[in-house]
Amino acid sequence: MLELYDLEKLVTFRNEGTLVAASEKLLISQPALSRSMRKLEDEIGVELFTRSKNRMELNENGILAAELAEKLLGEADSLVARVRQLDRSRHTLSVGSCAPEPLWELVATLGSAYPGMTISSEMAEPEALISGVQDGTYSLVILTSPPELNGVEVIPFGGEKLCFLLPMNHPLAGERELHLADLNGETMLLRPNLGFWTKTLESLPDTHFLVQQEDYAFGELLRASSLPAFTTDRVQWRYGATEGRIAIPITDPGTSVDYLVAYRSTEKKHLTAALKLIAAYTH
Amino acid sequence: MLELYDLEKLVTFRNEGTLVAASEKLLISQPALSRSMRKLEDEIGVELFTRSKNRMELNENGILAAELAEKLLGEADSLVARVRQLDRSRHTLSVGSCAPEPLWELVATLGSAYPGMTISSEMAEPEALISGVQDGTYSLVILTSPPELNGVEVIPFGGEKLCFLLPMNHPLAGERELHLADLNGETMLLRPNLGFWTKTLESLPDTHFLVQQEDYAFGELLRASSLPAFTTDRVQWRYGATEGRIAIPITDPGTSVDYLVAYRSTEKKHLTAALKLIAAYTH
DNA sequence: ATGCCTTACGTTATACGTAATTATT
DNA sequence: AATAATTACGTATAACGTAAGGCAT
Repeated sequence: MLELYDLEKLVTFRNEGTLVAASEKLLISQPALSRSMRKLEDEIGVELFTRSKNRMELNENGILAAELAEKLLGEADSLVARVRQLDRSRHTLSVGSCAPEPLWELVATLGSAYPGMTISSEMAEPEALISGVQDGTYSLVILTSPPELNGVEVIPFGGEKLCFLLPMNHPLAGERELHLADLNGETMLLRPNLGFWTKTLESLPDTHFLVQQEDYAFGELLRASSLPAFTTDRVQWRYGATEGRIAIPITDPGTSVDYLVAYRSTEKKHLTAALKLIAAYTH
Repeated sequence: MLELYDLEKLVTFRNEGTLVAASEKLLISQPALSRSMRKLEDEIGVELFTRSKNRMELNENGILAAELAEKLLGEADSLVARVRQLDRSRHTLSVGSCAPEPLWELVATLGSAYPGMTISSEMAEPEALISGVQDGTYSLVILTSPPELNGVEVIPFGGEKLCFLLPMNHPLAGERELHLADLNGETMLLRPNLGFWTKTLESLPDTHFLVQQEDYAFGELLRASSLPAFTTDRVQWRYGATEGRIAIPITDPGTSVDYLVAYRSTEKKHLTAALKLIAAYTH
């Protein structure tokens, strides 16, 4: 039977020009290569070389055969690559979110629901999330409003309320509720990757934001400085109260959201374990 | 390395459903097949099957792999087929002609000039011959007038003159020359595949033609009957005079032609041996 | 009880390497 | 002399078959 290895030898011979050179590339002896080439001719049933006593060259048949062989070898490689890629995608759950905290929770949930699966997660704009869940880029996306797409279902994933995170000695630290405008003009610490919250904060025109590029730096500054910052009820609930600081809810419209997890109906079956945990979370 | 044989085993397993059935098709033992499939998984680096204790099935990876494998095997077959086809065409000289006699001569000439070559010959209409020599369908074509094509050259290949082939006792058997009209109204024997001569004979409206589908039948009737027939000076010259008959030249316009052999200039080199013999023929 | 897959082990076949040979540059 | 391919022969690896075992329907 025709074998890919023999075809590779043929292509190598074409590229190197002599059996000696090709055999060195292939890490075999040149008698072995000589025999393989005869075997290949026998297999195809056609002469592929013109042989003189100390010279071997491809004839027209051989030139065509080597060319087609190279293509076939490429296709064999692509076969392997495609199957590997499918396998990886089968072991990967891709999730997207419009906000960081529910994404962390979802990733943690999925990690326990599907041990052995790779969870690929990212933050993105709502439009990208909606088209992504539809075209299969994401298996699950977290949104703040239902996408209303055919074949896409949603389940609730709790809410989140924006809070100021003030040092105890801040003048407003004693309030029970605040408005965004109450801290207008101050310099505030910002965690990176706030998702859609970024847009909410754009309504504070006179406020300076010290945006930290790393979570670690943000945490350090939170401890070391007395700059006001943001948090959410959900973060406080999940990770506990921040030492030396108090979280005060903000009452402006748009600072409270309800999250939804959306997924394609066709994938519902594969996602049952995750959906069960998400449903349990909201109860 | 990935091997086509292993891919074929995979496809066979998919088609048969069990290792036992597939191994029987492949004429190997099922332990051997079992090992090959493990080897294949190892090669691709991905699980291809779901295995229970006494059942083995393709998983999604395996389904994709089998599908791509089938395609690859088809392409491997086509590689072999294409190389074989090229080899055949390299050993085949294709010739076309507008008339039978010069074609017989050309085939005989080529057969001796290129021993080991397959001579593929056929009669065709002049238009088909001209386009055929241009597009490579034919290496050589026999025409009665130059095609005037770029990249196509011609050399003369002698002439041919139409004759009546009359039995000795025919009333006109003593004439030195005749016109087509002289035998109008009679029933005549016709050899099959006369090429362009057929058109010449269409100018005899009142004549019945007994067209023989086999050369043998024509020859028998020529001996056994006294029906007039056609021949040419070239046939008479080449195969000798017909026993019991006399060939009388026809003088009408269009009953004498000069032949040309046309070929692509790019193939001149490959055809030198043949062209030399053709040139020698006309001298 | 039958069908199907796996493991274990001994065997064979095929591809390989080394060494010697021939021919060409 | 150096380079390149082939032939001859012994070797080794890898695929194979047989036999036995386990698990399911």
